[in-house]
Formats: sequence, structure tokens, C-alpha cells
Amino acid sequence: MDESELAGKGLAISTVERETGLAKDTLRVWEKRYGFPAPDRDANGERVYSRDQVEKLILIKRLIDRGTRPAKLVRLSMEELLARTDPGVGAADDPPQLVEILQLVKTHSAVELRKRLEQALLEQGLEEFLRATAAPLSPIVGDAWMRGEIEVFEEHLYTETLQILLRSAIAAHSRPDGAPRVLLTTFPGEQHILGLLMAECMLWIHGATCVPLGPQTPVREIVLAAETQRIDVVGLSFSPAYPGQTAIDTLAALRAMLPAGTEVWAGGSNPALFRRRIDGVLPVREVSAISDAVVNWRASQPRHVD
Amino acid sequence: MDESELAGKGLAISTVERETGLAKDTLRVWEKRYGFPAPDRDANGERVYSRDQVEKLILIKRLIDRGTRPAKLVRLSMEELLARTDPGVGAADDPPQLVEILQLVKTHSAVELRKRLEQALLEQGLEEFLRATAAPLSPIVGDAWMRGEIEVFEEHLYTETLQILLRSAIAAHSRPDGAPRVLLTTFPGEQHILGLLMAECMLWIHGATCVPLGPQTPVREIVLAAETQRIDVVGLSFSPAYPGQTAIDTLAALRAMLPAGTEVWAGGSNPALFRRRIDGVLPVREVSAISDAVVNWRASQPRHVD
DNA sequence: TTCCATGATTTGTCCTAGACAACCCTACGT
DNA sequence: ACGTAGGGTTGTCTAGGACAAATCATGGAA
Repeated sequence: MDESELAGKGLAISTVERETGLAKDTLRVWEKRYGFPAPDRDANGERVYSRDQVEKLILIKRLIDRGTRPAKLVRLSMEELLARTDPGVGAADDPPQLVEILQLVKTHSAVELRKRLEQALLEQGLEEFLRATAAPLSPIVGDAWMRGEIEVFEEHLYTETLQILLRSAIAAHSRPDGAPRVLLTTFPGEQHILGLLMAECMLWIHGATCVPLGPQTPVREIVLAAETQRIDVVGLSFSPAYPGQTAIDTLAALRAMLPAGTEVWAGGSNPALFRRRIDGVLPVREVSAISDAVVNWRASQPRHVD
Repeated sequence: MDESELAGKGLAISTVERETGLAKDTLRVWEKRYGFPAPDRDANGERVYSRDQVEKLILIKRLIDRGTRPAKLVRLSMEELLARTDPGVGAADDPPQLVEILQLVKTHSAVELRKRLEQALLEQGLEEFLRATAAPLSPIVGDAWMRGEIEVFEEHLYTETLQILLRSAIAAHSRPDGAPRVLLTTFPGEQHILGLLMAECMLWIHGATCVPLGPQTPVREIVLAAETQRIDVVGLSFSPAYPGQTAIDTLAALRAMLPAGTEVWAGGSNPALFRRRIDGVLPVREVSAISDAVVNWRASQPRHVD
């Protein structure tokens, strides 16, 4: 049924689906239309993908998530694809402080990385750390990975380190119980929680109450939770990999099922959130915009100004 | 393409796949073979699943994960399925302390739940808390959900609360740097990290060094990380929902790619891990078995006994 | 020029129908 | 009691086709 990758023989289509995020149907239809990927076949006529093809597919997927169309990418060579990875934010433009941290990720110095991030947090304070370090770092690390400068496990190491740091920053102090009460989660299929965690920090700073539900809560359950937990705002996070149309549709469905008094805030680096306005949903472009959102929310409340 | 669930019209097959964990192919072939699920069709002839069918599918999936075969389940009615949810560990058998906590989950009292867990942690100490509270609670909560006694969001709330508690228990103190150095992660497709976190706590107690990579690291990346981080033991966790055969195959592949000196420990409530022994992989049945594993590892090391 | 509406193309997902290998279980024979 | 052979079960794969929604490109009006 599934042999994953026994001794470098190649990968089955289901493994490729998991590792790239491209559906089996998509992989097959690309093969027919564009001639890529062109996997070998095993004795049963089943597709066997090489490691190289999978790496190229992952790269293509990331470029598509960023907004390029498949037809312009799938036929390109690896070199041509890499030439497109420069996101306009070249390494030269980045603040030297961030480049320094990226360097630690590249050399997978887990302990040093942790120390450096802790130090930055202490120097800058949580809010500035989020704005100037944590938030801009994620796309930089992502781009570095695309250019092959860091490995996947190094990205994992970075994510995990940052997560531990942010969590302990919140947990160390008592939790506020001010308004608004914000439920934080993602839709099913969206696994990235770093954005959620940064939002939680920002909300915590501004005295809002957070009810974190972890990732992947179905819409109906979000509505149930919002009712029983007396939620004022539902906060969702969307990474670039999340299908934009699904995000918009599901947000609309959530909006419709939620009481009118409950707001919906959507953040993350997914471009679909900001292409067109979604009725009854507040797009949050940056972590720093969360503080404005909180202030505005409080101002809009009839008499509950504290 | 995807309409998720606009105004209760029903769910598309891709949504059902995400929410149940059953592949589209599986859903279609069950329909042909067993006559269930039997979704309506929209104007384009595409399947439209009702909320009821999806709930039944989720229940069936959990029962299958526990070891029952589909043919014996798929034709059953909802009542007959529910009759099978009693896992032999009836609520009556459970320690009153755990039942009490379950009660807090049922009433979604987030704050109370947090306090109660914190109190248990203080009373019992971390090791006993893991053994007597955290570890046995997860299946109890899962079963309560199957019987419809708690909602999905309540399960999320519980998981998140416990996670925060365990993370802060570790983060509050300095990290040990003793041997063995253990890399902790899951394979792609396995998202549950509670097991990983409990393992991390246990290892931390016993002075081992943990290198958490978060969930879903591809095998090749695990090997890379193990080499660069001078890892002695790779620890993997498997929930019941993870396909057993894939677990075994991928563990074997990992074992083959890893240096002989690096051990592989596999834990979690997935039954496949314990059905038959896997060459070169140490199965860890309970969190408490981790301490033995550490002791044995240290004894097996030539001269590094500290 | 800028803006909007229309038509063409691209693209992901869905459909049917069939095939097969690997697994589980049973029953038989040693 | 133990192991092995056969038969049923099950998930995943194949192919080729279809279509709606999204995007892009074109042309006309302000």
C-alpha cells in the first residue's frame, strides 16, 4: 500500500502528496498537461517519484502560494525557479540583526539561536520583539529555505525555538481577563500556529483575554465554542499554503453562523485575505495592527470602556 | 471548487476528507461496496454529504483506528456504533480524580480546568502527574467524545490547556544537558504532539537533553538533524489515527538510514507499534517506560555513565 | 489615458470503473 | 499447539474525461 521511501527507491504518489501539499489529482493532471513531474513506474505501473522531482515540486508549490501561476513555473528548470525566489526583499535589505539570527539557523546552532532570540526579546521587549524580529523573520527563513540555504529540519528547529520562547513569555505572567475575549484557532487543514501564537502575545500585551483552541477547529465547533465561552472576537490565522478560495468561503460561512455581535479577525501571510474585502471580516495585515484592532474594538463597544 | 458548508447545504467530498481523515478514494469505494455513506448529489452530480453522515464517518474512523474492521462497522446504525464505544474502561472504573477533571471538560470551564490541572501537577509532582493524570486522561477524553458526551472544541480546549501546562513546567526551569541527547518529532501526517510533549517532560525529569523538532519531519530531515545535532536517540510518537503500516515501513526506513549507534524509540497509543516487534526500534508502551529506557540506555553506553 | 465588461484560457477538483497487492482471518494439516 | 495455505477484505492506484470557477486578455466607453 505505502512504502514511503525504502532505501532511496523513490516515493509513492501518496507520500509526494503529503510532502508537497499537492493533491494526487493535481500531480496526475500536471503530468498529463505539462509533462512534469514525469515519474518512473514500478512493476505495477504505479508512479515512483525521485527525490529531485519532489524537491522541485515543493519549490513550485511555494512559488504558486506566493501568487505565480503554474503554467509559468512547471516547465521551468530548477535554476530558473531559483531565480524567481528572490522576493524583492533581498538578504542585503534585511536588518543586520535578522541576518545574524538567520546565520544561526543556517548553522543549526540550537543553543546559540535560543540565546540570541532570548536576548533580543529582553532588549526589545515583547511587543517590539514581535514587530521587529519574530514577524519579519518567518518569511526570511522561508525564503532562505527556498534558495536551498537552510534545511527543513533547521526551519523546524527555528519554529520550535521561537514557539517555546513566545509561549513561556506569556505563561510566565498571570493571564489578563480584560475585554475583548478572543478565541484563537485555525480552520481544518491549516497547521501553522506561529501566527496564532504571535497574535496571542500581542493580545496579551494589550490586556485582552485569549482562549486558544489550537489548530484545525471545524467551523461548527468554532461557533459552539464562541457561544459557550462568551467570545467577542474570533481570530483566525492563514499561512500562504492555505488555499485562498477555501479561506474566503469558510470565513463567509463562519461569519454567517456567528452572532452579529461577534467579530471575525483574519490574519497571516496568505495573500487571499487582502486581495478583496470579505464581508464582516477584519483583515489583519501585520501583528502590530492587532493593537489598533483592539483599540478600535473597545471604542466601538457602547459603554464598556475600561 | 470548494464551498465548505455554505448555510448548511452539506459538505463537499474534500471537506469530508479533511474532517474525517478518510481519503476521497476510500469514501467512494465504501459507497460502492457497503452503500454507506450515501451522499446526495448536487446539480453537477457531485457528492454532498450531510452533517449526520460525517459524524457517523468520524465515529467509524475512530473505531477502525482502534482495531475493528470496516465491514463490521460501516453497515451498523449510529446506536450500534455507540454501543461499541465502550472500550472496556468504563467511566465507573476510572479514578474519581480523572472523572472529576473530565467533568470540567464537559462543562467547558476553561479556567476551572486549568486550575484543577495545575493543582494536580503541584500535588503529584510532574512525573506522577504524567503517569497518573495526563497520560490516562487522553483516552478517557477521546472516548467521552466518541460517546457524544463532549464536543470537539472541548477536546481542543483540554488539549491546549494541558499543552500549555506541560510546556511551562519544562520552560520554567533550566534545561539539562545530560545524556542521552534525544530528538523528538513525528512523521509527516502525524500532527498530534501531546505524546511528544509528555515524553519531553519525562526525559527532562531524568536529565536527558531534548531537541524538539515539532511535528511532521520527513525521514531524510530527521537523519540530517540527528547527525548535525549529535543525537543519541530519535523519539517518535504515533496517535491511533496514524496508518499503522506506514508507521512500520517508515520506521524501518528511518532505522536503515540512521547510524547504528543512534537508537530509535517509538511511542504513542497506535496499536501497530506493539503488535509485532520492529527491528532496531524500541517500542515505548507508557510514558513511565521512558525512565527505564533512559536507564537502560545509560547502562548500555561503554564508559559514559554519569 | 483609465475603467469596466466580456470572452478565452487556465486550473483544480470531481466523476466512473476497474485493477491489484497487502493485509486479516480461517481452516487445515503436521 | 504451531505454522501454513487459501480466500475474503480493504485501501490505494490507474485511466480518461468533464466542468465550474478563477484569471488573464481584449476591446469599448468615459
